[in-house]
Amino acid sequence: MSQRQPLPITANLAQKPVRTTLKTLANHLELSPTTVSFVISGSPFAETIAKSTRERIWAAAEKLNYRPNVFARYLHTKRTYSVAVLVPDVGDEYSAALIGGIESCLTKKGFFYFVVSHRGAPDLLRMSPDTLLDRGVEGMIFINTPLNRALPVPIVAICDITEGPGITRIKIDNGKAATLAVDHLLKLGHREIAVIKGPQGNGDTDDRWKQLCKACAKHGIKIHPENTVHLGIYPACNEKTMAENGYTAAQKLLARKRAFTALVAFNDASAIGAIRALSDAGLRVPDDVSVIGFDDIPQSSFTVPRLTTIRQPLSSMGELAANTLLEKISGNYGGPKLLKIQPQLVVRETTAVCHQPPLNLIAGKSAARSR
Amino acid sequence: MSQRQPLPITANLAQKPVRTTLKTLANHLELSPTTVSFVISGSPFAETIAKSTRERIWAAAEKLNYRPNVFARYLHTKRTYSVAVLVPDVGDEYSAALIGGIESCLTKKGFFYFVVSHRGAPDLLRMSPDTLLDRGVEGMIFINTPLNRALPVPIVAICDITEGPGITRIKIDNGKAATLAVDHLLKLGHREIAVIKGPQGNGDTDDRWKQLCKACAKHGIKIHPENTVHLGIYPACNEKTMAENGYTAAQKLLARKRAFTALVAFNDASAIGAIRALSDAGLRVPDDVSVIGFDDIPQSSFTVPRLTTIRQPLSSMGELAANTLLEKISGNYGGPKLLKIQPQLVVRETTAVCHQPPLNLIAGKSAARSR
DNA sequence: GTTGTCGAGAAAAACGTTTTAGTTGCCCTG
DNA sequence: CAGGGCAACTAAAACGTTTTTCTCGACAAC
Repeated sequence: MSQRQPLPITANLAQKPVRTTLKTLANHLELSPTTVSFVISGSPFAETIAKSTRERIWAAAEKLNYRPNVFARYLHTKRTYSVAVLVPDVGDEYSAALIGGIESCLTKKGFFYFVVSHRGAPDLLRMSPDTLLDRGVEGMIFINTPLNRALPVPIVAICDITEGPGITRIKIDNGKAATLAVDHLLKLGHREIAVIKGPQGNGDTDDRWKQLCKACAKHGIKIHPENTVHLGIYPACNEKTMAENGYTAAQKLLARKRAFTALVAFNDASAIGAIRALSDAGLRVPDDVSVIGFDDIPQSSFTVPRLTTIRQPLSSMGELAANTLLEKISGNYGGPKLLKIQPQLVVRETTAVCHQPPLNLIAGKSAARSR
Repeated sequence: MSQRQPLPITANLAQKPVRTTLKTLANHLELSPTTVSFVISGSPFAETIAKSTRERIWAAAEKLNYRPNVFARYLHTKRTYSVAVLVPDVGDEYSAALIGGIESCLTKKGFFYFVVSHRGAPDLLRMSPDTLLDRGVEGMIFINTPLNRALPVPIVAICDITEGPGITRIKIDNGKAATLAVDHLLKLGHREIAVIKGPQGNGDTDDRWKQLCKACAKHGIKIHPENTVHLGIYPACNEKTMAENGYTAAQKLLARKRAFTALVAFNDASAIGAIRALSDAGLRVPDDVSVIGFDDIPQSSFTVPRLTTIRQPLSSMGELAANTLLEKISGNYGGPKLLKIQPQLVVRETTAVCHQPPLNLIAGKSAARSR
């Protein structure tokens, strides 16, 4: 990396204004740096300084616009009041919503955060924790990001591909979520359910799929292998948007010509893509196929038709993650290793009563679909 | 802020592993810290150290896993290789897309970044630049964020509510964008055009509106005041999603009962909300009303019907912003003060030929709409 | 009148680097 | 054989704080 060049000749940027240092301030006050440091840093020794002197110091600090140098301070305190957030991609709405929640908590507590989007890149994944540690982060939040070693700072993970000692995990209760989705669909009369699984490598993919099967099995329903697709493999699938992946996934499903009357998508974005694919194939949602998503992203209540979905309270989950991390950092965390978040069924317009002929007639419908 | 407590009794976190320092490394090598520093930091003086010694040093650094303390180093170099990104809200897709582009550039160059979402809060807006400066950021990117003073670091602004000396601005060519939108609509035969203006306080709102009027005027068309609404006022409008704001904006428009056959929305998210409101009012898009958005967010190509929009290359704009900032930081920026980005018309399915009766008959239609 | 204590503050070391200004030994030159 | 020049390294100051240890005077106690 090149050394800093003299700055451009833009008048006001030509030379940096000198920051007031502790020494300057002390000289100006005719006090020792020690004394000034005591009061400015809020050290317990500040008590031993006369009240009048303390006031003089604060006044002068204000006047000279003194701002302590965070880096010099770090050398002693080892504190940075910053954390890191590791995420597959800042850009997608799932991560963005979580980060929003995280930030709102951190800001309240005076913490800053670095974001690293690894986009599945193995070297970033390997090196990021260390470079972040170099920058003094006091903890990390792993969103859907793998890890398999110990780190010298507290960690909170959203999803369970993050492994290492002492991790606190926050995840949606996929069992409950699956039950909610499946029961809703069954109650509407659906029996042939197709599933768009998440991308391979995503923390929720396997668990959610397993729970979906379990919820179906409870009612004697099986999801036919031909009626399942996945959204791709990390990191390749990251090059396309979720909606795009959902679109092609639904197309694959249709190409198989095996009938289904309901579709459970891995998340709302892929559900939106899938609905588009169904429409393009001449199928109506929900008349021909019911579709249910996961997440409840902001758009979901405004699509045409409005998306039925299993809501994850992403913003609250982010806040909880940040709060938990901060408690762990201060050593006050007494909660469990796993925090399960309860999802919620939001019925809107993409699911409806199944009007399809009973199972044995479905072959005909399936053929009709192939036009 | 409380002092760091002894960490919880989680076996592996109980005591932090000691990091190798320069002194330890030097002792181990039986060399002076100076020598080791020269070669590790890539100082020009490293040349004066025997090649064999240099290799010994690197080997030992590797073996002892030496990682220079960034904070100690800062005291001399004044460099942090970090910047700040200020944004109304990390969560919305516009900002998220820009940040994605910014990050991808920064990561390539080894820079880290802090994000601050101000959500329009005046005190955050006022104090953030200083706290960020305290943390040593070498530059800042203001996305749709106001400023009105000089800062001692280079600034790149996306949108023009950011003011101060020496700022480099990146913005979409709203003139071109407006022409693209208006010409497309006029060519389809639309004459009564409604507009959902951006939120008051957004950097593009006024410019885009003015350009829209201008583009219409060129063809002798006037946008009737009754056919305009805005998306709210910062920061209040931030409490709802853009889609939601778009929904209520469109409802207001309909309530006025003044006919329009085409609607230009401030962005895609509000367009999606508006389309929902039109549907709810029994109007078909595009048969009854054509709708055109701005941005081209990922969902736009998958909505039903697919959204016609004016694309802003958000990710590239983010990359450009980061690149420009980095050049300014290194003092190599020779480009202009304003970089205008060319938008692009993406015709999809929400715009169609105007089938409405000519102007003088429109009153009837308007009445029909009011059911 | 020595000792102790207390209030108010300061000197100096420490944190982990970079940087400036040397030092040391060796060879070469005249 | 004094001196200059060079290669290879080092001592010490500096960066801007915090923290530990110390000083100094006043006053009280015995």
